[in-house]
Amino acid sequence: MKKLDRTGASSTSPRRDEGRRRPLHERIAEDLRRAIADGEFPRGAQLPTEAALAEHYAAARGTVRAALQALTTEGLVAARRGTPRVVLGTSMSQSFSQLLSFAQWAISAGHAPGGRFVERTIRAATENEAIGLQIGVGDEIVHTVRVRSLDGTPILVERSAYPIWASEAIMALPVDCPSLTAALEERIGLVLASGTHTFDLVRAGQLDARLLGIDVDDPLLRRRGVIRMADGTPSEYTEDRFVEGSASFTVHNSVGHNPVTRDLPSS
Amino acid sequence: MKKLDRTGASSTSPRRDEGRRRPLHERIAEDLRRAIADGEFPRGAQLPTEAALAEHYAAARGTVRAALQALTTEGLVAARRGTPRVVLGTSMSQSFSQLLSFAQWAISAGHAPGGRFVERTIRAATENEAIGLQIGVGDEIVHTVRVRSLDGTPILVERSAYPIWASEAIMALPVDCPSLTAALEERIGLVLASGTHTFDLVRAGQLDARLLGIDVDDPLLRRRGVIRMADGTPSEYTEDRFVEGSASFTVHNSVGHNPVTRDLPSS
DNA sequence: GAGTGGTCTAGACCACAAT
DNA sequence: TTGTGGTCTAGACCACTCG
Repeated sequence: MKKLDRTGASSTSPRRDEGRRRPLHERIAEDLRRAIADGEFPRGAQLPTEAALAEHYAAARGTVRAALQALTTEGLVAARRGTPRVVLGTSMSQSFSQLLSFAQWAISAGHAPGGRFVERTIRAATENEAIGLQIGVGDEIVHTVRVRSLDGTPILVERSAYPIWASEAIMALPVDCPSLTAALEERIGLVLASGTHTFDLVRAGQLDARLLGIDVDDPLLRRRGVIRMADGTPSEYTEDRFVEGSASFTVHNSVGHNPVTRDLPSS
Repeated sequence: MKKLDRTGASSTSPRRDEGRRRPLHERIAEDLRRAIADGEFPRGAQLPTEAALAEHYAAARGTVRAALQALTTEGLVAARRGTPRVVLGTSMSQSFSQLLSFAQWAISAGHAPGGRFVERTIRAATENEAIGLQIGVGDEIVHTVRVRSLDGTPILVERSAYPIWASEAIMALPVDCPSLTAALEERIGLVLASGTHTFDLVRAGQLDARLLGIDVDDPLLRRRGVIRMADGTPSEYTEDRFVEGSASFTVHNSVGHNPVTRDLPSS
C-alpha cells in the first residue's frame, strides 16, 4: 500500500474551474483506481480495510466508505461483511464524458475522430423527439444529421434533436466539427451531467446506406438516448447507428446498484 | 407527501431470509420509488428536501442521503446544490435479479418464459470462457446451449459456461427449465451479486438459424457477460443472441456514476 | 439571508467471516 | 473472539441557489 499518497491536486496553476480542491472522498477513490490499474491490487486481491484507509488518509470512516462505494458501483470491487473488499477487475469504466462524447472517446482510444454535418434544419419535433426533450409535439427543434468517422473511415450516422435555444450556436458551427460536445461547452457553457441510453438493432435505411457505403438491408447497432444538464433539463436527443463490427458497449451492475433495464422493443 | 409511510416490512410470516427487517435507507428509497411511480412526484417535480425526509422518517440526514443516492444512481432523480432534488423519470430500473434472469424479467413483464436445453456437455474451456470464469484455458467447464422463448415464440439462443463445481446440479435439471437461476439458487444456494454485460451485433450461425427459424446471415443482438457471486467469484459466462426486434436494453449514467464503457470490437 | 445539497467527523451498535 | 463491513446517529461547515 506504499503508493497511496494524499498529495493529489498539485495546485500549480488553478486554471478555470480546475484548480478547485476536490473532495477528499474523490481523491481517495482516484488513488485506489490508479493503484488497481497499476497492478498494485491485482484481480482477486484484498483491498485495505476501511479502518486502514481511514487512518492512512486521516479521514473519517464515512469518507472512506464514500470512496469505496464509488468503486463498487463501477464494478471494480466487491464487498462482503466480515472480510476486506475484493478486486473484481483492473480497469473498467472510462470517464463519464467519454461515453457522452464520441470525440473524447475516440481520442482516449488513440484514434482520430471526424464529424461532418449532412443536414442542419429547424423543424417541428417528432413524437420521439418531443418526449425525449420534454417539450410538446410540434415545438421547434434543431435537427442535425452527421456522419462520424474514426481515422477517416465512416462508422456511424448520428441524428440529433436539440432544443431551440441551442439553434444559434449549432448553426454557427463549421461543417466539419469533430466534437459538438466540446464546441457547445465552449460557446454557450453547455455542461452535460447525465444520460439514458437504449441499445437495439435496426436495418440501414437509404440515407444510412448511402452515407456509410453499405447495403440498404445491412444491420446497424443503434444507440438512442437523452443527454441532460445538471438540473435534469434535456439538452439533446440522439440516435446513433453503428456499422456492424465498429463498436460494442459494456455495462456493470450489482445487487445494490442497477443501471440497466431490459425492454420489449419500442418504435 | 401524504403517502410516505414508514410502515413497510409487515413481518406477518418471516419465511426464509425474507422476514429479516430491511435497512431503513432501503425502505425510504423504496417508498420514494413507489411515490414517483405512482405519479405523486411527476417528471420535473421537486422531491422533499433531505431535512423534510429526515424528520418524516425520524432518521438522521445521512440515512436519508443514502436512500436518495440510490435513486440518483438509478437515474430517477437529479441533484443540485441549493435546490431540492428534481425527478427525471417516473420508472426506470427494474430489480437487479430481473436483468440477470431472463425468466424473472419475462414474468415481471407479464409474459411466459420458456427454456429448453439443446446441449449439456462437459468440455475444456475456450479462451473467452476461461477469461470470463477466471480459470485456465482447457480447465473443465459445463457448457450448455438453450433456446429461450417468450409466450411460446423462440427469441434467443443462450450459450453458457459454468464452473465444474456446478456440473452435478446442472446435469440434474430437466430438459425444459424456464429459470436456471432460480433452480440453482434453490438446489445449491447459488446467489448472484454482480454482472458485466457487453452488447454488440453478430450474424446468426447455422445453429442459431436452425434453432430460431431464421436465415444464416440474419443479424442478432448479442449480450455477452459474466455473472458473479458476492465474493466476486464468477459463476457463469453467458452469450445471448436475440432475434431482431425482440429486445432492447437501457442504461443510465451520470457525472458521479458511470457504469458504461464504449469499446472497439473484440473477438 | 435563508435554505438547499455536498462534505466530513466521531462516535455507536450490529451481522457476519475468519480464527 | 476478533475484526470486518453495514447501518445509523448527531452534529458541523461549506458552496450554492433563490427570493
